Amino acid sequence: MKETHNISERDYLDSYSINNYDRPSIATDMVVFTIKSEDAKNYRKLSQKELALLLIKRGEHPFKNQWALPGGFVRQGETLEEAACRELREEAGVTDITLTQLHTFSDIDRDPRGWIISCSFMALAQEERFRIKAGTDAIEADWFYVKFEKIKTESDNLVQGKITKNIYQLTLNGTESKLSALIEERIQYTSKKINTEYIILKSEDIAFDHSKIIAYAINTLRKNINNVMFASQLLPEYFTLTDLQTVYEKILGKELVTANFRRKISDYVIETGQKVKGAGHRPSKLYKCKFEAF
Amino acid sequence: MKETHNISERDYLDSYSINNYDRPSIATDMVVFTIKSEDAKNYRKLSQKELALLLIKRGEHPFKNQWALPGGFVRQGETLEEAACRELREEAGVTDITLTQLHTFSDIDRDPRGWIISCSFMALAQEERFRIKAGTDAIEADWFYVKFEKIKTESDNLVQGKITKNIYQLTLNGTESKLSALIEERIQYTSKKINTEYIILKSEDIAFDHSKIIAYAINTLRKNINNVMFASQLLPEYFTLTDLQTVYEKILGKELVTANFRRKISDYVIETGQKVKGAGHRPSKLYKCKFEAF
DNA sequence: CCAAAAGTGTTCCGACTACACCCATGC
DNA sequence: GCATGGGTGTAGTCGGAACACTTTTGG
Repeated sequence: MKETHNISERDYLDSYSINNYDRPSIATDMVVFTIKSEDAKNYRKLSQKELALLLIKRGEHPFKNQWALPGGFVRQGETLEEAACRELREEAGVTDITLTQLHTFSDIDRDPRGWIISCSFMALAQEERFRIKAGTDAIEADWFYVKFEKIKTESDNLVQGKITKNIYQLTLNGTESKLSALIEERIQYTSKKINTEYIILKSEDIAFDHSKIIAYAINTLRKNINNVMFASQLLPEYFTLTDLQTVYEKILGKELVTANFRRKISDYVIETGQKVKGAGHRPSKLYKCKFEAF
Repeated sequence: MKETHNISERDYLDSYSINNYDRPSIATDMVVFTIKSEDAKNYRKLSQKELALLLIKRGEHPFKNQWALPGGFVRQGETLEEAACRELREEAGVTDITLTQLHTFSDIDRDPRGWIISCSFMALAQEERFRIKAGTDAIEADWFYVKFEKIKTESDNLVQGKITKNIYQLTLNGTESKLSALIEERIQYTSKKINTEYIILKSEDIAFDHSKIIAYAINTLRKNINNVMFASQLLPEYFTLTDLQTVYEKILGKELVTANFRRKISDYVIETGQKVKGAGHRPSKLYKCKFEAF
């Protein structure tokens, strides 16, 4: 019985042709975040740190000369995650990096070339490990400082529910260019259904629907940051607590109280015995993640 | 300048043929949850409620006669969300339901028919609104009671990190069949990378990689349940606080203290003035969601 | 000495916990 | 009256928030 079942299933599969159906192309797009440091002006001061993300200038149509997320088409024989890793390795020379699947975008008109669905990933990078192959032939890449602020909130109370509209201003500051976009987050509550959607109101020099993907990624990053392990992916193995706090502050976009922050994370980090030397102030201890705490 | 740029982009797109690249088929799979009620045996008792999910018995190869998540292929001209809605309407006659994108599964060998990527969704249904078209020709559908328990946890502390393995036992109890699976959740922490993956250790009579998708969905459901709006999607518009508490308990798989539960959610619900009548005990007030609180 | 940052202690408040207790109904 | 569930009050505990304070370094 089992045997005949298997045989007929094999027959079925032999005669099955996948080409009978319409199929889209599948791409991956990666939102790679890092915390970029700029040298301090004063021997006493710490280096300035900011949240940044990686964009690549398109050398080809469509959206030629505009900036886009790194990414590319998935090939037969690889998973989405493998494709994402490969693209990061090819376009930026990084391996061994935290990749998180975000969302799969499938709007009909998101790509002028046709039916292309994109699975987006978020990656957290330590800047030093990341070698951007800037200047190499077609590929021009740059880190863009991220500003993402809610500039307007509007709520309509309906009879059977509520609609909230949040407008976000996204500003990306690169070495030579400044990009910006306006994104609306529309949250709809009724007693039968909850629905959230993102709409691009304006997008300047950002290719495809990538401003939407970036907005989605930043909101996800903010939700996930309360995990120390997650935040520490943006730092070297050994880090100071001030650096860790800066990561939190830059991602959340607000200042935290040092004493409280330290108590909050104290269970998740462990002293290494080493200290930072040469700063014009009290040397800070270097910590690392306490893996056992997870 | 702008004009020539546009013209050449149009030329490019005219000559672009999407058929030059390998493409997978894209499917959607929906994990539809509900809270199923069974009539009480005693006039005093409340109805028994349990978390259940919807499965469909496959009438065709592959996995003929096994149970699978409802779903199907995405058609040209529709988004993933539209395809998911259409399938739910066609296979179960439901509209106006909360759909949440979960994860896109792309393992190479997940479908014996070939390269098929699946985008999974979670849907929350009120059982009464859901009409399963049981018995109609090829389609046989059933609600399966869900049990999902962590049966083993194992942590290895490595030099540079940690690996945690959680083994979950999934049991699905339908009207006539009982399905089960063993799923491993492997979480890997190192100072450079965090990685979580799900592995199917055993899957009995559950088609494709659907036991993995179900495990993923239940874990997501548990994480999201602390939002009252979210939980109330499983209940009618007007509900009692005990019903709401039951939803929480069935999803989290543990009992809650009534007094504390009520205080915790009190800001998010509002009295309607109505009461449940005819029960063999003190009648309970009916509440609804307080949309303004979100 | 002093600017800058590292790091600690103290108090307050709100949220969650556990547990004890009273209330309203149908039979 | 009694079984069953509906609903409330109280005291203890934990963690976060705000703020004031001490320590350590290089120049």
